[in-house]
Amino acid sequence: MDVSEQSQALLEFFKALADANRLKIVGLLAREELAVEQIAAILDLRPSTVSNHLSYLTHVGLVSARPQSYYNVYRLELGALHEMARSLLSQETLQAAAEGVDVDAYDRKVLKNYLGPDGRFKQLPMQFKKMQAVLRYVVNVFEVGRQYTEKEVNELLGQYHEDTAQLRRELVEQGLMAREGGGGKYWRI
Amino acid sequence: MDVSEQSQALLEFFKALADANRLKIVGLLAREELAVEQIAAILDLRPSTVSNHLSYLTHVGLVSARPQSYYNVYRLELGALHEMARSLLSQETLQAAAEGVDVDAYDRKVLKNYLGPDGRFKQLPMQFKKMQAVLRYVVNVFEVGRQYTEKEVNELLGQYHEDTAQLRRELVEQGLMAREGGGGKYWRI
DNA sequence: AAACTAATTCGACGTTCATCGAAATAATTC
DNA sequence: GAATTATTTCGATGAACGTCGAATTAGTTT
Repeated sequence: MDVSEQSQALLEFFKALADANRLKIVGLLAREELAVEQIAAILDLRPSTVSNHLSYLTHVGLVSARPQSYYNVYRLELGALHEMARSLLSQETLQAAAEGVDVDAYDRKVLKNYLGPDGRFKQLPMQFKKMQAVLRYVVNVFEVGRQYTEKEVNELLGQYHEDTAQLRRELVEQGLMAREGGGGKYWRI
Repeated sequence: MDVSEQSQALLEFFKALADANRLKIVGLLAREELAVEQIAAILDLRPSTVSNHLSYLTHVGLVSARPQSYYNVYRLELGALHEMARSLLSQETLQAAAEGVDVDAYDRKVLKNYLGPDGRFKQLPMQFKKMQAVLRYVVNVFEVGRQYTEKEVNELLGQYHEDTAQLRRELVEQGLMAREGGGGKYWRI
């Protein structure tokens, strides 16, 4: 299944259970199979309303219908429910919900405010989260897998702001770059 | 927690995740902590909208806020999420959603149609599900833990309908009563 | 064949709710 | 202290959705 399809299925699953009466229907079907008419009587709803709810739940795959004589008997699909619950326990499922969104939108907004037309920062932001956006931007001047002397680092950072020392220090603090213990060698993570 | 409170909490949990943008927020927070402004930029929403969503998610216990400098950083409460997912795997949780509903409403509706003013059935229903309602009603003339001869069974069932043989046979078929292998002893389950 | 029962579909109504802008609150920076 | 930044609250608006009644379809009983 595609990632966008997966997040779409997750959303529709929650929407299917986000109504009081639909949730009651699922609870009733967890006890025994029931026909539309029976559910309507129990919940004091019109059959057409219950039919709509069951149609929704069927579309999501939570219930299924079995024709018996001239009416339909609905049953709960426990497998689909458990599979959904289990996928909620995995980290990737939730992150997939945020797939396709523009995660760099905030960084761009910050850079637009602080970056001058000459490509230099007028001043470095005070706020932690904004400074992070700046650092994620300037770290791109360094290639991965290559070592730099402190002098080289300062020269490259100098095109962005005069306070190269602060930039260098925070890059290391944020874990975007690393420094060899005693010597002056830097490299990008 | 009370049963009705539990089903209420379950419903609000689903409603909290039944919105596309709220689901995306949860997905984003599954990757890293974020402030309101950042989420608003990423999802292209106004900060007030995001604040409302986060207020909802906080109320349900899915996220929590940590004040930093003069803004709030929100983080996902993985524990609450996993606890909810795990409870979905248990049978009792869903049945609790249908607690407090009138499960006998359909049976009463059927009995009202078939039961005469003298307490006897004018005729026995053809439909399976309606016959079940009748059987669940007539089985109450028998005490649990006591044995009856076939003659006693027929006399007790006779007050409801003349066709005691059918009633007796279906009571056993539906598992509401049991019969000793060779002899003529019956008892209620 | 006619009457009956169950379920679904469709259109309409009313409520809920997501979204926004404006105002208010609070904390920080210059 | 004044201006800035981030967040929250509140009222309004528009869209989404649950509910119902009427009409339709399908299957059953007599």
